[in-house]
Amino acid sequence: MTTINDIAKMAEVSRTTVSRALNNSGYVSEDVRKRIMKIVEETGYMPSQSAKSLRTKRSGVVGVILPRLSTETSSRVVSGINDFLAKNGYQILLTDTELDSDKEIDYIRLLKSRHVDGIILLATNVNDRLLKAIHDSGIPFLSIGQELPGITSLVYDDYHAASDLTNMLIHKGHEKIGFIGVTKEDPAVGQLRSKAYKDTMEKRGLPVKDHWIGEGDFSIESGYEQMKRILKNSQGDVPTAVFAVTDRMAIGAIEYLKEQGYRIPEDMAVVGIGASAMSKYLTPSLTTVDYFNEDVGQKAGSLLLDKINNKKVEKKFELTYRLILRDSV
Amino acid sequence: MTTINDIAKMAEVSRTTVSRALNNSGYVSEDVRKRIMKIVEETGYMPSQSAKSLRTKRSGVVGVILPRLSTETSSRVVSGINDFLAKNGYQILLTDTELDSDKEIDYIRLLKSRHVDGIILLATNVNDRLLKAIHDSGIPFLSIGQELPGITSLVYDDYHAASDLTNMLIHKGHEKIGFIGVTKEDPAVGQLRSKAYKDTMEKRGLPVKDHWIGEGDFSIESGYEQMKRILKNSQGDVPTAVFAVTDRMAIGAIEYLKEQGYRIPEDMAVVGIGASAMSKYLTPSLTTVDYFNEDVGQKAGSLLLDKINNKKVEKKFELTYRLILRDSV
DNA sequence: CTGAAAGCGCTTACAG
DNA sequence: CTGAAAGCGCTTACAG
Repeated sequence: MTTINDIAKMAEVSRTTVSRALNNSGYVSEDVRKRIMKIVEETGYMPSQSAKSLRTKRSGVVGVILPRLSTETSSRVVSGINDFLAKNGYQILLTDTELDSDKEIDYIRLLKSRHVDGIILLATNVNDRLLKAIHDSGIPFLSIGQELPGITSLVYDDYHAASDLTNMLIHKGHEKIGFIGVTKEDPAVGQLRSKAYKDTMEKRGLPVKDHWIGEGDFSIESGYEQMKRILKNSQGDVPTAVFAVTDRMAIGAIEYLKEQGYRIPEDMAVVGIGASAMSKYLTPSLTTVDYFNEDVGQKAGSLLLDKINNKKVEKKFELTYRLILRDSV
Repeated sequence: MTTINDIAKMAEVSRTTVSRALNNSGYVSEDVRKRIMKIVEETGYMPSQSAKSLRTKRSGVVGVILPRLSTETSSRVVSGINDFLAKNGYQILLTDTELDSDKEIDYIRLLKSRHVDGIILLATNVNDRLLKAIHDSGIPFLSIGQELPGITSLVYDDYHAASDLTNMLIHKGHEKIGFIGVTKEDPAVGQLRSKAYKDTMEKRGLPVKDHWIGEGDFSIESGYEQMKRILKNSQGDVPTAVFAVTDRMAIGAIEYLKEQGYRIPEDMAVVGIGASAMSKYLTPSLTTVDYFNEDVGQKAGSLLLDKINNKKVEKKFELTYRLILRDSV
């Protein structure tokens, strides 16, 4: 492999000068600069990033920790992050916890040993060990999806999105509204969306029955199962609408309803959250909330760079969303 | 940051010994090893990968070059790759060409400067500059999706998958079969699948009319547009089935057909390829081909490690597929 | 079984 | 405007 020494020899200068020419740091005469650049060009020389990073403590790499890569939300967000970062000369080192939240901490340490300049975490939970690991790492850090105390967080407006959705159903005349949520361990999806649903029902003077409520695990199958459970448990008091906190679970619910001969939305209205690519092409098309995940990724990339470059960055960013009204209600 | 020198001092040994203990290389007395490990444990010391990589020319990082991250195929394959690699102590450095094939070459060089131990390319095209760049890099390399001459390639059996699909439609009694393909610049998707369709039709003595054929660009919208074009151009000679070479284009085609009041499959059968997660939940559910992309990713990871470790690896791997018969035919 | 020393490929004060 | 030298944090012959 050709190194800076080879270039220096060929250009008949010191490697100090080559380094300066390459990085536009300090003076280099136009003459010499050209000579160097020509040789760099010809040889296809690329400086060793390991050496550079060992010396400068910067790697040009940003770590991303995901709960699951092959999920639409993740891949959109990562795509947005990468989009912004690649334009600024950064690459992404990818890391997937496969929903094992202990791994988040392992990965923070691992990413640190790889000298990443910053870390973006698609957060699913919050606990003290995680917070401590983040602080101990001393690495510029960004959380997406959960508000982590003391850490710059991009948070979806889960509360208002969910209450808007509930209100919309009520406006449409629904009084018995079922709900398929997820574990409370997920503060954003499990708690906020559920709280918004309950608060809104209460505010409108509508009852919330236990047998209208199910808890899934984000999967399509769990949406199916929970819908089945709700129907079975609420004989004679069946809801006329159901709010699933993710599109995937909504799709599972619809699947079961169709099997049982329910017409949607006539017999049962269904809504989700996430605006998955397919939501538009389902029959009926799914009413949902778009969180603009690509944009969120871009913004995360941009904010992380600001942090890396020591710019002041606020602690909390509330993201926007958009209700997409379609045929499932 | 704590370094190997700190550990050495604390354990009252040389850093040589610490290194040996950490890497299980050479002799270290049980006594000393324990002392070292305890301190490593306490301090949370992680060796600097930059230093290590500078010294050993290995980074424990594998580069992945994608045409587009936020696509189901990509994210599944990457998920499979990462799954295998993470288990073996490797991380993925992600790179997205955004369908600009020139960037493939740039990224190969960039990944090289980052000392990746190997590269996996989700290939979309093949040209001499690319092949040269791969060879010049001297890095263990793997192609997925296209057969690159001289380079280890995992290839889908596009020809047989497409001819199976065509045959299946013919079996069902269809004689006029439309086709929505993509550019010939993509040898696998653009050429093989199209050739299989035409060969099969011919073999069965069925005509292939130009106005039954459209060329999309992988997007749902292009499926919609091409279906519209085919219908318009084949007045009085409308096909009874249409074969879209990807699920997304099939979905677009279905969308247009539904708008026009076509019943599927009664008035028009539709098939795709890809087994996207949603294909099962469309109405009607989509007949398609599953390429087992997660498994492909795992296999790619495994083969790349073999190459990195200088094991003999064959040049070409033909992947399996599975026809999924559903309600759209 | 252990350590001193060299060296991987860079950058950056420092000196001129 | 340019260069010699030190040093980033590791590993690995080599010697004992």
